Amino acid sequence: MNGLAPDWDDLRLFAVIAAEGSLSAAARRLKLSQPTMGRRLQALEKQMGAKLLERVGGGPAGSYVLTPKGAELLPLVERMVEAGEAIERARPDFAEGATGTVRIASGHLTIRFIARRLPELLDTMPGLEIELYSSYSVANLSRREADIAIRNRRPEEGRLVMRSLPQYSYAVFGAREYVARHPEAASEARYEHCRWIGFDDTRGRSDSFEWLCAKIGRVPEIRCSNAGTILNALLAGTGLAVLPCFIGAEEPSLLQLTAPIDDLDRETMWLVLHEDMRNRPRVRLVADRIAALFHRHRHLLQPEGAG
Amino acid sequence: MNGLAPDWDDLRLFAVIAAEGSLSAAARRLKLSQPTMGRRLQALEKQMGAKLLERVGGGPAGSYVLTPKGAELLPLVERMVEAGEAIERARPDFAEGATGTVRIASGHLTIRFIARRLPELLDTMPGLEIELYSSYSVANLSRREADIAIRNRRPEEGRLVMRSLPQYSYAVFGAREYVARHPEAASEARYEHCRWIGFDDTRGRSDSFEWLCAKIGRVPEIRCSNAGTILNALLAGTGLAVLPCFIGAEEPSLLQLTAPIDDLDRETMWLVLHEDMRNRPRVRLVADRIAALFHRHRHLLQPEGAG
DNA sequence: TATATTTAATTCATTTGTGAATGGATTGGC
DNA sequence: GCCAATCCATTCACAAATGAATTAAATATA
Repeated sequence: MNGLAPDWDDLRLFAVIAAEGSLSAAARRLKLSQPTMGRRLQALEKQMGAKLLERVGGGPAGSYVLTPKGAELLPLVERMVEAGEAIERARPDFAEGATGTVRIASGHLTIRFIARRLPELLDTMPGLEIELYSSYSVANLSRREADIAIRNRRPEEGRLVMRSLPQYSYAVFGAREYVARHPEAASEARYEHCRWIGFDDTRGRSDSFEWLCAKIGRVPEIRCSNAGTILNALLAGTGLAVLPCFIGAEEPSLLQLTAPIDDLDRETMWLVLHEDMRNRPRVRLVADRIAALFHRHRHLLQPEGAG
Repeated sequence: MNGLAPDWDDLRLFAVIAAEGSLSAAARRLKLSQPTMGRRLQALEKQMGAKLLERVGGGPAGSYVLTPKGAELLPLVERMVEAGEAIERARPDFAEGATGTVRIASGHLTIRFIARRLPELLDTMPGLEIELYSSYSVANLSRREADIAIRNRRPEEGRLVMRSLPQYSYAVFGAREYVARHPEAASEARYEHCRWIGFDDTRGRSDSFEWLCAKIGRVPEIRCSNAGTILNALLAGTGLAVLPCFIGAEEPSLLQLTAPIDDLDRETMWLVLHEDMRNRPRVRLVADRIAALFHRHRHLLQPEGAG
């Protein structure tokens, strides 16, 4: 035949480079080196007889973009990627001496809540191992970056199944030490005179952030893109912040300064699984336990006083 | 995560080994060595954490069979295989300095007929290259073993499109030299007294073979599994044979000894393409030319005298 | 304008993977 | 029961692919 078929693994690299936009980023994701990415892309382009990705712009701002031929190829490769992801999801089923590891992903705050209750969770589950995972971006369950995700938005895309957890409300919190130094934190004057810490994600603002901005009539002085950082700033006595009640209640050094905020729509948490994982015994068991955990502690999520 | 993802290329090997039933056979098909097949299967099994293929029986009769885990994995891999085959079919589209090679597959006899008319076929088609391919087994168009196939059975499985070509009839042929030596070949006595050469495929018998057996009241003395071999035996003056008229008529040293055989249902030839190839300009052009070729020569396929 | 950062290309020593050859095992044909 | 054929595992010399390190280019920031 006319030349050999392209190496399947090179097709995989191509899809990742196309998605990441650079050889280096793709290399990081696949735990390979940048020269290897370049060479294997070249090899694939030679096999296909056409340039597939082209570098536009230079330096850090440049990126690899699909050529017309590359754009033609990508959807075909993506069918392989989907099939590969299905295998990746099924893989834990194959290991005979299965470790039984279940990986749970959620935001930086919620994962703390879970981490502190691991003994409760692992109780009477011998041989089970848990991995807690939280990252800046939402874990991709299709790619099996996690088995179970806890999210505060109902996901729409993908073959995901979900289960609703109790709603949770927000309140204003401050470090005891900060409140002692700033008595106005205890009164309505706090909105005008205290320093505020807010969540400022680059990807869309949250309701709690909007509420805070409206309430204080300005943008909070301290803005963090990582919710974990808000908590750290708060604990350090930097100012006040709006937190989910069940997060603030965790920290003995924090004071809840208001009742649960009524104006702010309570948010529902979701426990999300990939369809393919639903019937995996261990995953199902852990998911059940997590759901039970949140229901058992629903008084923390939605304390008295919230309308 | 729990170990690295399996190498996509190893998944491909797994599918081929499972299909072929042996490392050696798979190695031949993929143009790799047998040790490499063994090692990469091992590597995949290690990644998946389970034995996937197991050797049952020893020596040439043994074969690799799927374990339960392997049987579970195979359908997942086959989704990748299909995606990969689609890429393979699309590949000629990508080559910029496209050679424009079109590959035609058919049986050993028909391919001769086409080969002799290549000048007719290539006429006014500059830059086009043709590959003629005939093998013992039917070319797999999904796997792009060929772009165009000519078959005498209507294919059923796969995403194939087909076009009917003229029907063709059979007659009895013998080498002039043989007929000179054996005058009975010219009369009805031939069925009893001549030596006969027949087609004996291991995979199912053909109508013409059945007809011949009935007519001569025995199985032909010479049986070939390869139709090309029949022709060679016939040309060498070994005996008589039943051939498609248009094949026998090609050979000046052969004599057609009977009218086209009426009792034998005329067979239709089919020109078969994969759906994905239908709209590829060069393939379409060549397919049109081949169809035209057969229609132009339909008097050879179905000569006067056939009812 | 200078500096720090990010990126891709290149080079080179090392590791890894490959295939030819060999030997052992088993089957089928004679 | 022997011989030929086929298959797999193993060995080993060689080839190929990899990654660390370096260089060069381009951008954003100070």
